[in-house]
Amino acid sequence: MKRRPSVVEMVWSSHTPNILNQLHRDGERVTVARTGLIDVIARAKKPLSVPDILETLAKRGLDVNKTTLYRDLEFFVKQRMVIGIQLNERQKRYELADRDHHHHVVCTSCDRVEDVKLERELAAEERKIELATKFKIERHALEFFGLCATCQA
Amino acid sequence: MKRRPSVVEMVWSSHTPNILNQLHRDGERVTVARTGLIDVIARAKKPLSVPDILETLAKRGLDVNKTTLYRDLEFFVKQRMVIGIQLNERQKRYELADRDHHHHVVCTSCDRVEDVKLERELAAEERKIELATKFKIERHALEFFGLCATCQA
DNA sequence: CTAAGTGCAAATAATTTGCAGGAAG
DNA sequence: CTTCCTGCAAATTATTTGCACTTAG
Repeated sequence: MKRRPSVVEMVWSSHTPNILNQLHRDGERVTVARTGLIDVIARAKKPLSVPDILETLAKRGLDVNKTTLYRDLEFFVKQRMVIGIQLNERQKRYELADRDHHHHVVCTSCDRVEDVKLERELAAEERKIELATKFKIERHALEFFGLCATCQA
Repeated sequence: MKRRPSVVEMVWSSHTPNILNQLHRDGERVTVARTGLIDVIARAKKPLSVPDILETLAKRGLDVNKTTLYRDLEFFVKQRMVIGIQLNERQKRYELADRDHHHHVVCTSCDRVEDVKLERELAAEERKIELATKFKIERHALEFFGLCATCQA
């Protein structure tokens, strides 16, 4: 990484400081790469791929190496601050864990992604499935696939 | 491909002949690779990866090239006879489309996969999401992640 | 200081592509 | 026969690893 904006020059998304404080409290290191990564994900309106994140960081003058990015993503997933999801693509996407629980609609033609919420959540079903399968369920992923308004034309 | 069992020597899963007939009716070619592929997927109790399928075919004396397998899988997905799913792994898995609609529980430790059914399905929610997002929804995928009975120990 | 984080180059793994020969209808 | 399918080898793409250098605390 070359010269880049110092921490005080930056303007954070509302989630960013919380997470950084949390990290500090846990005795984990707060590095520039981690800070930038969290902020990029926190500002995103949809789950981002690794190239997405690298590109956004680069636009801000932060040249983070992709290896570092993969390692920091893994780190944050382990801290349960970031969630990795798979949307029928080759690559994973990442989003903040620290948000309202939600699901995704994915356009099978143009790959557009939007968040959605269920009126009725799946907690009750989850309980029943635990009984039926003896699994201890930690989370679920629900995606709806179809054509977005634009691609229906 | 070397010498292999002829079509009449084989014993099919119950789904297999239907699909082959359908193919024939649609004017699509019924080849040995496609036949074997459909039968392997039809007999499987869980979604299979490409290596899974190749290995099973090989055990039956059918040496299908992986390129051919990828192409035939793509073909069947396009025909809507096979569904490709992503379960937080690097690779895709495939299962027959022609089955009762169901979801999956996935063990985050050993990768075991089991089918599950919801007591109340998501059709109504799907309708609401179509209204809210203007997407035309074709399908959904729901996976529950956690620890299987064995891995909880 | 010193353990933990980072960059770079090279390794893996899953999937895709180009082309020449082979089989289904 | 002729169009579509298949195999092989080589290319791509996403992700991981080894190792020497740097930095946060």
